Amino acid sequence: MTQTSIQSQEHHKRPGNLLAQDFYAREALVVARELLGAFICKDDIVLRITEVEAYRWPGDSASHGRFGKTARNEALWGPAGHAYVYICYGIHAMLNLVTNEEGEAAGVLIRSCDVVHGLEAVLKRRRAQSDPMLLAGPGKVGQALALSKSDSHHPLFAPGGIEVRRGARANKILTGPRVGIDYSDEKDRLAPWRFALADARAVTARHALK
DNA sequence: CACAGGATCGTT
DNA sequence: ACGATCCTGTGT
Repeated sequence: MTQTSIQSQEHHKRPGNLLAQDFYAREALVVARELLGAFICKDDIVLRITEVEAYRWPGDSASHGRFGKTARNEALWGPAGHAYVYICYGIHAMLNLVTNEEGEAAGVLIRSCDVVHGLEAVLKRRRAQSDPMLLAGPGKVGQALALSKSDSHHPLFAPGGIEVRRGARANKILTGPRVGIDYSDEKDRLAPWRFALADARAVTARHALK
């Protein structure tokens, strides 16, 4: 076997273990906090989750579930532990991890990540220089992973494709209101449902967190 | 079938 | 502060 073929078969060890489906089958607020520090893996790319938001229907006028089940948001109503990817402003692919029980439209939006592995591929897709804020923002995370809405329904607890793996427990967590939901009721606009790792660089609108 | 607007981002 | 860019959900 040649040197190049050996290298091409070499896979880096992926961190942690796959998070099981029942990890996701709990309240979005609980799952959101515990997802901080976890790893998202796809192909050769490994990202560490640094910022998330919880959305939950019923009871949350900011949630995509607010209009009921539609073709677009169907995955959000399905069983926990699957992906819900939607296109925002016609451009950005936003990754959510479905939580709660089937029949509730709840999930966690992945807002920011650090790149743990596969920086070259991420830089190419982002067309950017290396930067601690490289993946600060949900559209950037979607771009790094080359997501599209056809990734909706993908099981994140099963090996292959996009996987989510357990990370270190969060040291300190910052909390604050969610971003970009001016259309929602005041109670939901102000609800502290955004979470970030206090010691992470890649976090959006940090001033609004504490 | 028209229309308003969006869980954003990069530039000005 | 604004335009990109397109699809969704709503109203007629």
